[in-house]
Amino acid sequence: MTALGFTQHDHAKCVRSGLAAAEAQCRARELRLTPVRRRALEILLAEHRALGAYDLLARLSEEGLGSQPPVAYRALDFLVKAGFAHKVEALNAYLACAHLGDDHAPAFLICRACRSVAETATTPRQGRLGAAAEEAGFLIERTVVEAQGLCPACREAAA
Amino acid sequence: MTALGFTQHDHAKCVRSGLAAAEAQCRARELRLTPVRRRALEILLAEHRALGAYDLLARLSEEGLGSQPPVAYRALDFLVKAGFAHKVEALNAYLACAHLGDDHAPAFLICRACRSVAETATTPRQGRLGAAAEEAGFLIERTVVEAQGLCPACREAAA
DNA sequence: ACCTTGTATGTTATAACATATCAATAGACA
DNA sequence: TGTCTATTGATATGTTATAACATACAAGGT
Repeated sequence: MTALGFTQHDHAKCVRSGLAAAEAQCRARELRLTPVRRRALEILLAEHRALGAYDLLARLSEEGLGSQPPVAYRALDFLVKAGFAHKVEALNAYLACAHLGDDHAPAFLICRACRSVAETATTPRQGRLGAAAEEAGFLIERTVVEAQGLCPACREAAA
Repeated sequence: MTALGFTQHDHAKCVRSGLAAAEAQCRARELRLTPVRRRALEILLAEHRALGAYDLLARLSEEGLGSQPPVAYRALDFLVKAGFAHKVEALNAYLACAHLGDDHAPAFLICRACRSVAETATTPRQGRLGAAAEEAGFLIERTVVEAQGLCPACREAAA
């Protein structure tokens, strides 16, 4: 058990179902979940924290799955493009998608103390950002919405 | 005239008033707008685009104001902490604040074609992100809100 | 079997972004 | 003046990301 959205849960299931969903998607969309990509996704799914590309690379290389930066970056590119992982811009790090399957605009709650990250969804075209874009005549293609602060556990610990 | 919020405006005034506001703030808050910091702000104010730290450094060093990375990063740290500039996380680049003076949570509209960036404001504690944080018991300290897409001019050019 | 094509990997090098550390200097002020 | 602190200068290094080129390998046509 570790934190997901900062709550306790059956984490092994989390990994299993994430992988299963990715496999189903790949079959449906004719994408190839090669060994490196599959293992990279597993590694990301194993934590509700964002991993840097070089952290991922270190783990992959322990298992003989490539040792040079492009190996990690290509796997991450694939996962991000396929929607199986997200990049957390404020950390320059990567996170397995928690809502694998649905098309969504992700948003993140990033704890500065324990570094855990929870994923939630936004509706960027509504709200103030959407209004500002509308007014300016700006066409939104992608949004980055990230909040940094303290998760419930660390908040309590700090008090 | 260049784009601000993607609209035409008197840009020289933009730089002048930005600098004047920063000077006033520094007097009021006992901050030191040293030559490097002042010039860095001028350089950022001169564009409605985000500049990388090394772009800034190149311009500073042309003028004999330091040639090593720490010079640029220190100046940027100061400007960001003072609220005179913002970091655009999705670009790892920096932008002069367009609302110098008021305390605000910035949001950015980033054109992927011409690379211009418009600043607007959000109310992060309201809206869906705020609601999600509330529900999770997460304490928001800082937000990153950035939209990537096409500005009005590039949108038209693409059509 | 042979080739072609497309996708994925391997490998080397380097670009781009950021910080640690420590010595030197400038300003504020008793 | 001396002392304290903030700032600057300089060197080195750490971290994140991509360019460029070569190779492997599977699928399909001849």
